[in-house]
Amino acid sequence: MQTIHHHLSIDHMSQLLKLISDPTRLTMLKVMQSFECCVCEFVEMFDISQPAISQHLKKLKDGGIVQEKRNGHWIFYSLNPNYPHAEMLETVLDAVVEQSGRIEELTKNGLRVSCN
Amino acid sequence: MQTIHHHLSIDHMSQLLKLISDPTRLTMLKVMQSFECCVCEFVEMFDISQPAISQHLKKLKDGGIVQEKRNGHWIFYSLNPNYPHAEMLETVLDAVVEQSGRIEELTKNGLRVSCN
DNA sequence: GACTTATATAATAAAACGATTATATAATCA
DNA sequence: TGATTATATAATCGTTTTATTATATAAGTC
Repeated sequence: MQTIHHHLSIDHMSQLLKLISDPTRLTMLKVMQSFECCVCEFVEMFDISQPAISQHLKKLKDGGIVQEKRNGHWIFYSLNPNYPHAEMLETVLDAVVEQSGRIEELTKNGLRVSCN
Repeated sequence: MQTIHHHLSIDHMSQLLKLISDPTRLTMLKVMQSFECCVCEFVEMFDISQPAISQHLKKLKDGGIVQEKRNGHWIFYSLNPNYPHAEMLETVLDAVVEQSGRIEELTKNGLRVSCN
């Protein structure tokens, strides 16, 4: 299967880079490279309020980078496999240090949400 | 020759992405992918003041992405070939639409500075 | 050595961004 | 159906970013 690369305008690329450059969002994305997460897990993971988490996730969703899926009370977020620039995103995320320790921490403290 | 990849912290990557995400700086970098440019050329190229241009170039230089070289009156900027994350930068720049039209425009208007 | 040209720096103002608090919505449970 | 839990939205505030204007520096020219 051949990957089709299409060029981005300066403004489009600029927007995309801004979107992933925030340290909280970048961490979220790196975590989601390995794990699907629900909002409350992100809330535990960072030292910011729940609305702040929601707003970051909204930006990522509006940018098409992540997708959401509801399961009962919980809404799970994961990388959108159909994101048009997934390859570039991957290059960036691959260059970032692993963040799976954050998930291990949650598991250790019994805060991981795994509904079936 | 083998490329050595080292992982960046979230904060380091975040800083780097912020640095290249500004549309003016991103355009400068794309142009410098093909051309060495002096400050006054950038001044002609954008609709912002000369000090604004200088400040953008300073940020790029402080971030280690570009290098400067004086030639008489002029100071020429180019991509720093020793930039540690040149490969990632290249991936990003390669995904951006060509900006060489901006240089052609300068040439057409006799504004290109080429001191031997 | 004074003048001009190219560039940098400093101070400041406007805009963009990310946080907070308060509140709304949506799903489940008793 | 009323209470609880998870998440989203709205309003607002402080910080950061990027622009502007004014001024300084540094190199070449007459």
